[in-house]
Amino acid sequence: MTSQDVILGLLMHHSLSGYDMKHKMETILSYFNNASFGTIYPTLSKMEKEELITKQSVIQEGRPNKNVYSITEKGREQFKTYMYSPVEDNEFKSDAMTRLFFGEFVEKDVIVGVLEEYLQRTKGHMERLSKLYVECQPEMSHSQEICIQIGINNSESQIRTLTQGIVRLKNLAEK
Amino acid sequence: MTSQDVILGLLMHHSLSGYDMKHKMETILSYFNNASFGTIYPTLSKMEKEELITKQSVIQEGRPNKNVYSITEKGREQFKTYMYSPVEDNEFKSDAMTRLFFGEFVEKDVIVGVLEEYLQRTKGHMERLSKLYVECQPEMSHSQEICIQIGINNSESQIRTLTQGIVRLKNLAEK
DNA sequence: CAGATCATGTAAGCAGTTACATGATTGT
DNA sequence: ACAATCATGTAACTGCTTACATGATCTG
Repeated sequence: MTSQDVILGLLMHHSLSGYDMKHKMETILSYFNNASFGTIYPTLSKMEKEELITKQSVIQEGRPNKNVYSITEKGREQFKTYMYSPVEDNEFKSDAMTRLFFGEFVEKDVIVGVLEEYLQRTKGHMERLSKLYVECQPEMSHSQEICIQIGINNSESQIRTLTQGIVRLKNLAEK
Repeated sequence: MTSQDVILGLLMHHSLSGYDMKHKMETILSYFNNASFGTIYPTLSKMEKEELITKQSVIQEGRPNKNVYSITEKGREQFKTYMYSPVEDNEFKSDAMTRLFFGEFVEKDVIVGVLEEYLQRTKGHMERLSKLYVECQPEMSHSQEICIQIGINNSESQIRTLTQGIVRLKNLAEK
């Protein structure tokens, strides 16, 4: 799964500009995906050359012009190919968990702080997802709804698990 | 957090070869971290040049020789610097979730299959973690124990959440 | 006899980030 | 006056993966 597959999926419904795509990725897709402008724009150019998408320049008043991209028939085929290909493993990388793992080499309070920050971030994350769910539910597909529900449930249990972990850590005898 | 920080952490207790490090990363660290030989060996050479670690060649009988690395005082300082630096955000990338998100464009059964595979992988993952917890508990530090407990709890709730999600998806009226 | 485990290393390539460059408009 | 939003793009860099190269010993 590359950024290209995600861009194709995003274009299956509506035509979008690179800027719009970034916005979508930062909101609804952010919990299992991400891409910067430095990835999006070059990928878009490449995809246009490969005729997976077409560009239309839209002149706007009071705002910069934008390039709106639409998916071609070839692009739709490519997207289907992706959707039927073998599923890749999840990738998870956590600095906070790494520090907890090596926690014995620093003061306990440092690690408690790391986990508390992680907990706060997860809470913020969950709030954003819940808000999004309420706001966007009418225009979401069923599978998108389930996708966000899974995200919310996972965040909730993450919060519980982390809270427990922090309590356990605090209860340890001072090193 | 780079592979270098993880390698330093791994060397805080014992001296290890590159091969040993890979093994550790594949077992206990695998749930929030990973590195291939193609990363480990060049990083080790670089770190030796920077005097963060030292190399001793160990001649073995019936086995290839190995290079065992030990952390230096400078390496320990570097590791402390990492442990007190700002915590980076988690990175999570999920092909399965991406496909669920775009599920409306293929038959429901395809997505059910994707989620069922994801569920099976999570189950396998949890079993490996539980087994590891039982096997390694005596030699684990308290924070390592908490780290694995968090991992097991998260996997458990992932399994519940995914199972629910699959039921929800199956119950949807045929598209 | 095949496949796993032990063991190290290099080279090519890729996907992605960060920082830079530019600039108008709108809201506080 | 300042920050945010809208909008696109490039260049340098980095961290990492995959594949290749080599080869002994152990296990079924």
